[in-house]
Amino acid sequence: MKEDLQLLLQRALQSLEGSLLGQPVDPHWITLERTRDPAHGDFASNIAMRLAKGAGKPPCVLAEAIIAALPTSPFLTRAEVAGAGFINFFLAKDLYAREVARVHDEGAGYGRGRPPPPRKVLLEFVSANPTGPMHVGHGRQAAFGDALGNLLAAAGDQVSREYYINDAGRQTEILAVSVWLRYLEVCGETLQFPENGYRGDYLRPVAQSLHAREGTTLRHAATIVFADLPTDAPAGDKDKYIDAVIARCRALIGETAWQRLLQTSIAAMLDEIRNDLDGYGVHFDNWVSERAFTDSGAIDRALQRLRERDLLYVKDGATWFKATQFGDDEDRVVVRENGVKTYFASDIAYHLDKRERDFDVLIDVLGADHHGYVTRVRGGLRAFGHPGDCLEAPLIQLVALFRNGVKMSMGKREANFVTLRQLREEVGNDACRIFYLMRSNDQSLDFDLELAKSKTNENPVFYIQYAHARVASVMKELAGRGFAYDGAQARQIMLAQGATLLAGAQAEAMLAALSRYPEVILQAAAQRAPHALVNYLRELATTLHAFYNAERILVADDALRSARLYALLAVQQVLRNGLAILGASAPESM
RNA sequence: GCGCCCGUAGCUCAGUUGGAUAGAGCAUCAGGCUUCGAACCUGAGGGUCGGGAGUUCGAAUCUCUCCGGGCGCGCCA
Repeated sequence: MKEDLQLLLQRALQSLEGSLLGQPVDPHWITLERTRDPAHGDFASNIAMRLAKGAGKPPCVLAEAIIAALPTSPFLTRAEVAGAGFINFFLAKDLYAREVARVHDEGAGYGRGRPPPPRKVLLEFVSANPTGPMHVGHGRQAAFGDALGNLLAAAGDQVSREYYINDAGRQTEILAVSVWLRYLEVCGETLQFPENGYRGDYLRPVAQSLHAREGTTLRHAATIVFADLPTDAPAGDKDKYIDAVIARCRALIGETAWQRLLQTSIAAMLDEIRNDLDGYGVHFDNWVSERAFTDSGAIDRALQRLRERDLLYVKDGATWFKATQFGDDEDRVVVRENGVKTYFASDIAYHLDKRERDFDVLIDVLGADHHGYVTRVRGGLRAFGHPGDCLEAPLIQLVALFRNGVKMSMGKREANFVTLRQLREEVGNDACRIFYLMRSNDQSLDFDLELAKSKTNENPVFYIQYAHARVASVMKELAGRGFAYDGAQARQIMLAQGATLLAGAQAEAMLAALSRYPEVILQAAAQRAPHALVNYLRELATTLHAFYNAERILVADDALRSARLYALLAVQQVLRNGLAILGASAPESM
């Protein structure tokens, strides 16, 4: 709808280029917005004001000239100058009726953009370390990433979702040793659990099955395990301590058993994460193992290429990347003094690999605490000649859970933290998803458990879903009252008489909101802002509820009834499409 | 100290290529169900857009500065 008008405006401006404006106008400059006030028409443009300075003419004069130059169109009833130089456009009501028919015609595909050629987007999100179950913070990242992926796809991009499994490195070793210690407990040993170990109860079942599989072959007396170790926190250094425990474990059980322990521990955690995501309705196209990636030699090759470009140097026994050449605060270590490559080294190679898989846009959905990392990774990409802005990193601010107004403490190493699974079981997937998405991602989120379960207007989940269910309910009522509904017939009625049958403030507001959907999709996608879609769906639901309260739907007049049902079903379709993008269900009844 | 995010109605928040009288929900107050779902609707009150300066026809939006809150600043990931 907007595109049609945009074209008219563009043609008018082209015809004035030679005379009044004196220069061509970049079509990108032509702004066209929905009006807030119906008195200002359907759309408004401030183009005359924007061109005034360059053309050396008053905005009003330009605006008049632009209006005069507009091609005649059956859909544009009039255009007028208003305010300081706005051009207000009044569209024929038929246009809205046509849009309703379009919603029906395109169904689930309504609102999908088709910009050629589609960009290839690699969307990486969650990528939670396989060291424990997903927590409520991951839940927000998962909801955001998944909805963003849907949004981008709806806007016409080609999206691939990827999960990077951090199955290499020290954290996984801490995981393995934590499992082993729990296993020793299962065997009957009593021990003091390290401060820096993963202490959650979720490792106990893993230890149980380890015991079931391996028997007591990995068992060693606690007195031997903990003999002659440095002091643990709080008196000592918890990092040094856990490293010593890891070394002791490897020495006692042997390298083969250690690798097996490592693998099974990671696999168990990964299973849990996959199950969580599956139950949450979040699916990935690709799971990339850091370990496999490392073993492929990709990191060494990337480092070698950096070395050839003279972007690495050795200092204090470590190898550094000249990140400062790419805007970072300081140079960064890629190979530690002990010869072990850093996580950053693998991330340089991984992001390079993403680009070499031909993705135009890389999106990393990150927790806000990783913001300092972005410049570094971008620097890595630039070192290989890729533009820095090909990497975007929407940051997801923290989530705080509240129960009865009291903030709940969290922390992954602590024994008790709220998992995503617990949250989903308590409030349900839909509420969970939409609650996570209703705030901007760079706003920290207070997740009120009671509110998410409540059935009030403050809970947008119910409000939007109720609108959808309400339409379904009317359709069910239809037959009971002896009425029939014929979609093809309703379509004809809408196209022929929709403008008059759906007159009235509430109906017009509803249809105006309905027709905005494709614009909302494009803008929300461009801004990477799923919350804008939540807000829109809430508005659309409001117009539906208002219409419903103002007008009786199941009236005796066949044409009127058909037109109203046809419009309601179109709104229902858009609600369904929008909810699908958010990853929430659209129930027929509640 | 440096970097990023945030500061808008009593509360939680929208408002992003600078636009017309700054919006929504909750809360408060006043109304609406013998007929399609009242988990709804209609109306009212409520604002130094953190403070100040600047850019310009025009600033919640852009720039600078100050204040307040959050998060980062590792040869961890």
